[in-house]
Amino acid sequence: MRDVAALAGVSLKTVSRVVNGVSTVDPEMAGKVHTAAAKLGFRPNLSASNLRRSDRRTSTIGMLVEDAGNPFSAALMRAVEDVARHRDVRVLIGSLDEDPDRERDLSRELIDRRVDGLVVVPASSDHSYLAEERDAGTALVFLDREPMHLQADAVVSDNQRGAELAVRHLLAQGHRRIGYLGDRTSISTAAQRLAGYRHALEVAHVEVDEAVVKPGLASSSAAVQAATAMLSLADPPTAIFASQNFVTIEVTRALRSMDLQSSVAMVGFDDFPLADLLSPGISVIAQDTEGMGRLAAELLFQRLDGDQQPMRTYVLPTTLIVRGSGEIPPPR
Amino acid sequence: MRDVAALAGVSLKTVSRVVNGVSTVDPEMAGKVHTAAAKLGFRPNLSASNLRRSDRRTSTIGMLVEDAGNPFSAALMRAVEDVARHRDVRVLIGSLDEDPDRERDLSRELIDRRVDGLVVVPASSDHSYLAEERDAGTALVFLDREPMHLQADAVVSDNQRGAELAVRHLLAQGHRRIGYLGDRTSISTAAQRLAGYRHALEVAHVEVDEAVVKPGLASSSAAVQAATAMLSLADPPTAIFASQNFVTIEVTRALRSMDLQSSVAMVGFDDFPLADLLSPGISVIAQDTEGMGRLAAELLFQRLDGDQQPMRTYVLPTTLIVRGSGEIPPPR
DNA sequence: AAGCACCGAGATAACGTTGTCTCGGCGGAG
DNA sequence: CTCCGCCGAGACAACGTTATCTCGGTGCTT
Repeated sequence: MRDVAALAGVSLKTVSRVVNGVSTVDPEMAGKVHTAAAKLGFRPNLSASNLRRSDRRTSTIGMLVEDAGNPFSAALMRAVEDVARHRDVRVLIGSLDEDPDRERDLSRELIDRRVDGLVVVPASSDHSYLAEERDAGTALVFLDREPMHLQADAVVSDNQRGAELAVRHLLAQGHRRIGYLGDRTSISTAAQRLAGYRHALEVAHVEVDEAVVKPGLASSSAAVQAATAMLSLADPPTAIFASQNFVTIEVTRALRSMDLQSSVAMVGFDDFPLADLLSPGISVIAQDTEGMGRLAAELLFQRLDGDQQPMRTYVLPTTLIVRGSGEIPPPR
Repeated sequence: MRDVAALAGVSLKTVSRVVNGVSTVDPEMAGKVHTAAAKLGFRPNLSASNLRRSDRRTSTIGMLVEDAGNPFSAALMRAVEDVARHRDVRVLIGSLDEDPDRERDLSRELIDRRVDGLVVVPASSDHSYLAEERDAGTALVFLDREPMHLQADAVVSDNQRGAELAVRHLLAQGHRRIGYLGDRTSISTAAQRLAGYRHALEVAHVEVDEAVVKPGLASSSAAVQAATAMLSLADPPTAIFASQNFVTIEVTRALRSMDLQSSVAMVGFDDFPLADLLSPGISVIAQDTEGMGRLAAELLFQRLDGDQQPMRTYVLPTTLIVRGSGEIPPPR
């Protein structure tokens, strides 16, 4: 910038003014500065600019997801990126892999890098450590899962009601023996979906047989194993509620390998691509993934714009998508 | 930092030393500094640090992909992120949506933010504008598609050979009338796959009927339309080579809606989740997505570590995965 | 015609950190 | 006992910008 100023024969500050498009600058000088900048290939240093600037904004937000490679996280990221793009804000990503320590380390680090805000799909169950950062001015929005021990904005799906919807749908087909397969209950969404499952059965006065309730599935292989085992019981369930994306897929796999895909009903939580192309099509409870990501980003920017409303959780509804697998009637 | 120094009763520079873990500092002083820092909730400002530091590294790389929300891009991102994580480097993402202008704007901006390097899945067909940035020290690796008018490292799949593999496989089943459906040929990978298709047919002395060659499909709806039209011809192809992830899926959709999924053969380029769960399973040419992302990131860091080898393109092999759809024989 | 208000450009300091140089003190060698 | 060398800590400047203040000039008013 010094060189540009020298070449254009103006002061440093004038170059700064031109670069920032300050309107009060003489067009002739601006022209000279521009040609000088072009000739020297000058590119402003945004970190230096940020350091000095009064608003202290980096035009960067952080986004922590479960796994940038999985479709659910990817869809959320894309939605957040799109909102950020309209404000010329970039997104730093981090995958947590459900590791609470990673969540803490990464959010700390991103804050040290002075991101303006953070969208977090949390992996830990205690976010009190973020209180001081939030008070220090970093905007914070939780996504998909609510914050614990911390007051902060959040955008989540109505997991419990969605699970109830799924189970009620299976009950309506006449099923009374409905199995549950899901992820670890340490993940709040999984816990809520299990609660919805239990509640729907309770309301219908159907007793829950713990033999067909399998939470705690942390991997695809665990899911397929659990599904196979459950379907091999002496009195297997006539319908299954799979509470998670990858669980649904693995149950589908298990059903096919036992050739039961057309005789045992299933509803999954969370839609996935190609669910409609399988036979039967997979009935699911769909979340508005894109809407969630977009809302979270919008909330974040509202806070950055100075919105002082009390923090709150936004709960987005889920919908049942009927495709076939959930409409298989019980035998006889 | 000033406050920490005051509270600990040491100089600014000593705090800096402690924060950076310089070993020559008296443990007692270090202790005082740590307690003072903890009491004040001190967090170093990484942008200021970066500004002053001599290596001028931000420990941030940029990654430009086609669409952060699509599984292929997401898988690449995750692979890059994993390599970066081991070096405590963060990843800034940007989706280009095949827009050359966006590629230029975003790479410029990321470079202005002083990313150490850039992994780019390019959208444009002229990267000469990056020459000065590359010469200025920003490491640069192209991914999935080679750079044009610019010498730079690249990691790509062997698209032409993969396409040949697919077509030869269909020829081996006895097919002679093989349709092609693919993305715009302005996308180099699509062009290479089309070239592979033509070449394989030529080698086999099978004449190409342009009526069943449909490049230029830019969207899912265009793909499904083109597929439906092709299958409705008076003499439809007995087999189809779909040169792109989303095209494969839409062709599958078209085949099913016409109930041809078991009579018309298909091989797709690029694997996708659940391809094995469809009936028939979808035979594909698989790329090593994760390996590509990992290699690109490793190359980038090698360059950042001072590797001065000549720039080169790494071509990764593709493999045929047999699942059923590609093994359907021609009628009669 | 003189003074005042306003506008545009430059000088200077500062943002939060680290590189470099200097200095003081301590221990060992002569 | 004195001197030298080394080691650890502080002073100071600098990184590349921008905020603030100042100043000079122009045009208008009285």
